[in-house]
Amino acid sequence: MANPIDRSVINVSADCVIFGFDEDANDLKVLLIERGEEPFYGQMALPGDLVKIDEDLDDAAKRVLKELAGLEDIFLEQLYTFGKLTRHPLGRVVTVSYYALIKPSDSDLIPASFAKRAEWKAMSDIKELAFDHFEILSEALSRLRNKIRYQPIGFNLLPEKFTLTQLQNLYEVILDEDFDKRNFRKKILKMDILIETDELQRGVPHRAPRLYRFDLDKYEELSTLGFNYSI
Amino acid sequence: MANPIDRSVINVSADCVIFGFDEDANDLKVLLIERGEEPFYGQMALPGDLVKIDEDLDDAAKRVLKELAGLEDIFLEQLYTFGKLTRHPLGRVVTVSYYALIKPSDSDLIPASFAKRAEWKAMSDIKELAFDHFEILSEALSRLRNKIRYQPIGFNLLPEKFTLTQLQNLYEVILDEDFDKRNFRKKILKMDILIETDELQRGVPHRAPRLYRFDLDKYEELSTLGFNYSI
DNA sequence: CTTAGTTAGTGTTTTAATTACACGCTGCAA
DNA sequence: TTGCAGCGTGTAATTAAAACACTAACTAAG
Repeated sequence: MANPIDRSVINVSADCVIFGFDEDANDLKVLLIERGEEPFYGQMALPGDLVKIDEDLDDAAKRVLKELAGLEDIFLEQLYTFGKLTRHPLGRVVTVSYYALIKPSDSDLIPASFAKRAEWKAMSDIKELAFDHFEILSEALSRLRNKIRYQPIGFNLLPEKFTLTQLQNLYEVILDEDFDKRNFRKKILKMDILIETDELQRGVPHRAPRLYRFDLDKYEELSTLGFNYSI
Repeated sequence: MANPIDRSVINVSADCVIFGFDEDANDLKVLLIERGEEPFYGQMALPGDLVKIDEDLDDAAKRVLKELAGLEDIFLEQLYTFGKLTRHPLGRVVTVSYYALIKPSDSDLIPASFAKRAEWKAMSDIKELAFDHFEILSEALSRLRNKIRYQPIGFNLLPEKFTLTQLQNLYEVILDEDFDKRNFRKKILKMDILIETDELQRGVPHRAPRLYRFDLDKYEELSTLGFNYSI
């Protein structure tokens, strides 16, 4: 892929931090690409692309997600815009960064694209990235940690039906903090934004836990009445 | 001023929402300019300018503040990047928005510049602005309201020495919510981040209240120990 | 000099929210 | 049938938040 950066103007790109929660390994993962061109050939980087002149910023980010992982209609939010003069060796590139939260079940489908290959990496294993992408990633994690406490965005990282233990694990991994099981369940159930299904998780070698669903309509209704989500 | 927008590329600008607290009127104000050129000639707008190719984003925002109001070394934070295709009639302009908090005492000095004139407007009086600037302003207010509860940024809107009543008024105006005087004072003083000076406010026709200063060093020290500011 | 007016400054009680804490139950597998 | 692993549940203690009213200090007006 030829690099269409124009040295005479400010180029605008959209980079995406795509978070996924690995329930088996119980850790937070990020979808990275291995760069197939200079600069930083062979290094890991955040997926991203230049924004087209007739393309909305959000659409550019959505396009990156779709091309990389066939993902549509997922949680995607603008994060921050990075514009240091020296952040790209080939010219002036201002990048509008986004972060996305996806359910493992929806991904898996990662056709190659503008990258040599894509790979899920555990947050804790990432030490460096191309460009200033490590800084972007840090900022995204920071935003995620803050936001997950006050908005019910964590459900975007879980399958539609999940157990309360899965939910608690998610919070514990992201916030790097332990919660008391009884207090956690009491708190989340008292909010009245979870629907208790009549299904149990299958295939576990012990007592099967009950599955719940997040009730978005109920949450929005309560929000208008002044309810504030808080873990 | 000629408009240097290039229709063939994405232009990048920096727009600033400059907040100031008017203690006499007890309301929150924003520094706006009246546009001296098309489009939106004569309408009120946020101060802003195109980012130069060899200029950091933050520096562009600082330049706008300096040129408009002679302001330096003030609280300035990136807000959000707006990039709708149709947001500027003369071409594609992506704007990186910032918000600033200034002390009334530091401003006053508003030499004209890229605007016909600049004016402090009460938030409640602003109904529309040029471009999508009203949307940007709304986003800035929303950010300010959220952030002021959890970070001690409100002090940037007050003079160096202030009374507890001034501080409470500031919070009440911004959050549009009343606080109990005793509880408010108890809470803020218990945090131990205010220095009680031995000065009293002068020129008031009643009992003179005591002046306090915000202790930034103490706050940062407590922060590293896990303290979280919260009003 | 007295009085009226205005804001400053201060504690306690009640209520609600958070924390700490332990054991029997269920279902599978050996 | 027994062992194992994770599920699911309640109460008491502590801490934080909310509600609430009067006296003190100073100025200005008469």
